Parts: sequence; C-alpha cells; structure tokens
Amino acid sequence: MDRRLQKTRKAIYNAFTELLKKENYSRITVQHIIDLADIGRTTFYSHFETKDDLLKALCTDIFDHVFSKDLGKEKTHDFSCAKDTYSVITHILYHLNEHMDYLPGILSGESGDIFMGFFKENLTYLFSSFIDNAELDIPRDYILNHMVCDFAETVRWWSKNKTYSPEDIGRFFYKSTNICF
Amino acid sequence: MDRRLQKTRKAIYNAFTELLKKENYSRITVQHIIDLADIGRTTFYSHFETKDDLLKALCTDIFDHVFSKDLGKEKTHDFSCAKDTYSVITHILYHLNEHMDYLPGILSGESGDIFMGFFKENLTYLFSSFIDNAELDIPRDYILNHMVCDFAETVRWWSKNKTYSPEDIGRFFYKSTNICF
DNA sequence: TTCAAAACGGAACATTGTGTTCTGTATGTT
DNA sequence: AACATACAGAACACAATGTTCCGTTTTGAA
Repeated sequence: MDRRLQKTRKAIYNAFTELLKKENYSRITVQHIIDLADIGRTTFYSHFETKDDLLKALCTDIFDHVFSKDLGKEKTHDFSCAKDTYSVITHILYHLNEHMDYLPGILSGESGDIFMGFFKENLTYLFSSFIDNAELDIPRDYILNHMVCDFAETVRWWSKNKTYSPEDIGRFFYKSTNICF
Repeated sequence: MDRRLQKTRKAIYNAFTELLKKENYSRITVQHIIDLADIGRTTFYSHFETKDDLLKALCTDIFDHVFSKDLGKEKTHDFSCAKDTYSVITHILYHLNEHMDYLPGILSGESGDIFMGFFKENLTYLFSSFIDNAELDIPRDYILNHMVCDFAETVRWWSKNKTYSPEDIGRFFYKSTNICF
C-alpha cells in the first residue's frame, strides 16, 4: 500500500531491465542496479535478498503475464484441433515479444537456466495435455522434454533473429515439430 | 616434454572432473581444485589463466575425442543414407557416455553455455551437410539450429536419465526429429 | 656430473563483489 | 501531529579471484 515500496520496486525493475538491454546478467552487479535506480544499498536488499531473487521475481511477472492471463480464458480451446494449438503458441510468442529487448541479456549463463526453468515449467504444464494419447516406444518424459526444449530454443533463436514476426516463428516451430501435434 | 608439466596438468584435470561429479561448476572454486590436486596456487595459474580457461581446455579435449577421432575416418559415410546417419549419432553418444559421470556438473549455468558452444559448433558443422537439399519455407538457419539444439538437449536429458543406453538415446532422437533425416 | 633453466610451493597482497549492520533522515498513514 | 517504516549512507566482514615475490626442487642438456 505504501507508495514508496512500489516506487522503488519499479525503479529497481526499470534499472534492471535497462541494464539487461546492454549487458548480460552475469556482468551486471548489484551496484550497477543501485546506481541506475538511484537508491541506497540497504534499500535494494530490503526488497530482494539477492540478484537472483530479483531475476526470479521478474520471471514470475513475465510468465504470469504470458501464460495465465491468456491461457486462463482459453479453456475453450480444443488442443486436439491443430488450429487452436497453433493460435496458443502464437499468443505466447506475441507476449514474449514485448520483453524481447532485454531477453537476450537473460538467456545466457545461470540466468538463462533460471528463466528457462520457469519457461519449461509452464510449457510442460501446457504441452502435457497434448501428448496423453501418444503410444510410442519412446518415453513420454523424453517427448515432453523434447517439445518443451524445442519451443524454448526457438524463442532463444528468435531473440537472436529479431527480424521475424511472432507468426513467422510460430510457423517455423509448428512445421519443424511434427510429433504429437 | 617436461614430465612435471604433464603430471600437474593431469592432477588438475583429475581434481576438476572429480569435483564435477559431486558439485556444479559454479560452486567449485579454484581453491578446491588446488587442494584436491595438491598443488600450489601459483602452479594452477601458470597452467590456466582462469577457471573458465580450464573448462575450455577440457571441452576441447572431449570434443576432439568425440568428433574428430571417429568422424574423421567416416568420410566414407553417405549422409543421405539414413542408416549411416543413425550410426554416426550413436557413435557420438557412445563417446559422450564415457564422460557422463561428470557431465551434469558442467551442463548448468555459464559452464553449460561454454560446453554447449563447443558441442553446437561441432554439431552444426556435422549437420549442415544433411540439409543442403532442403527447400522448405523455413530459414535454413532455423532448421540447423533446431536440429543442433534438439540433439544437444537430448544429451542434456540423457545426463539426467542415465538408465538408457546410447542406442536407446540415438533411437529417441532419431524418431522424434523427422526433419531432414 | 654439473649447472642453468624451468617448474613448483607458500605466503602475502590488492581487488572486486556480496550481503550485513548501524545511525539518522524523510516519508507515508492514521 | 505522531507513530511506523521506508530510505540513505557509510562502514564492515567475508569470500573468491588473480598477482607478486622469493625460495626450493626438479629437469634436461652440456
């Protein structure tokens, strides 16, 4: 409720994402964030325990926005219908696109693992409903991991080839991943 | 030529891989390596500039062994023949299996990026010959990245599910990647 | 066998980044 | 206005890195 809390929290977020546009997560120090956000050292550590903690909070925000908001009201979707599957994927890509300017700064090193952990967790939940009818001689877990990593790596590739639209990327992914779709 | 050089170098390597079996790369300090290898601090830094430098040297060793040794004499292979492609993949998996006990310690964080960088570089070179005949409406670069990441992530998955044989993993990969094979 | 070059060991050091603690000030809520 | 708390700033302890200096041991060649 205290405006000060939200104000400094936002200042930290802005400084963090701003720095991520120019530099990789691992090269950013807490001091950089503090300086750019123009706050005291104590203040930062009263909001976040560590730099990783800040990153996790940012990831939570991103994926709450990307997944729950859209996919929550998509209960009507019929995942056995290829068109709906495609539209869900494109929707996710659209929302990720909003964060694309600072995503490359996260997608490497330990921070990449943290981000991908959140991403895969959400994707696993989403994709697991797609393959319950599969009866291949390949472990279900392998297939699920395969699809999730495939999509996640597609996004990583996209972050390095930003000329493409969400629709393009969705199509690339959809066409190259034949299994269970 | 100096036996001391090779002796301490081997001691460092052994200590490093031994520590990687129990702990992630990022948690291992130079001091740990020094202690286990039973060498002086100065000695370590006369061999390797940094901890990352040591990792890169290890990666070079691994992939020189995995790729060049086997794939060098496989010039006879006809990559348009599916059977040969499969055998090449299985061969790579066989050799990677020799390092599987300490691979999980590498495959996370910054060290994972470094390892994957070497791995993907080799895979890209290998796979690029597979898809020159493709005329899809998807960027060639995307497809190549797709296949490389697919295989790399398969190995990563394998490192967490060690109950499977190289043949199993080769089959999983081969069956789930339809494109260009 | 001798001897110079080198590799090694050990201790100390500067540096960087982290996370904590303290004290005093400023701000928001009631 | 008054109380609570969020903030600023400086100082601190701690951990890990990479360097420097100096003395000792080993190696390979003369």
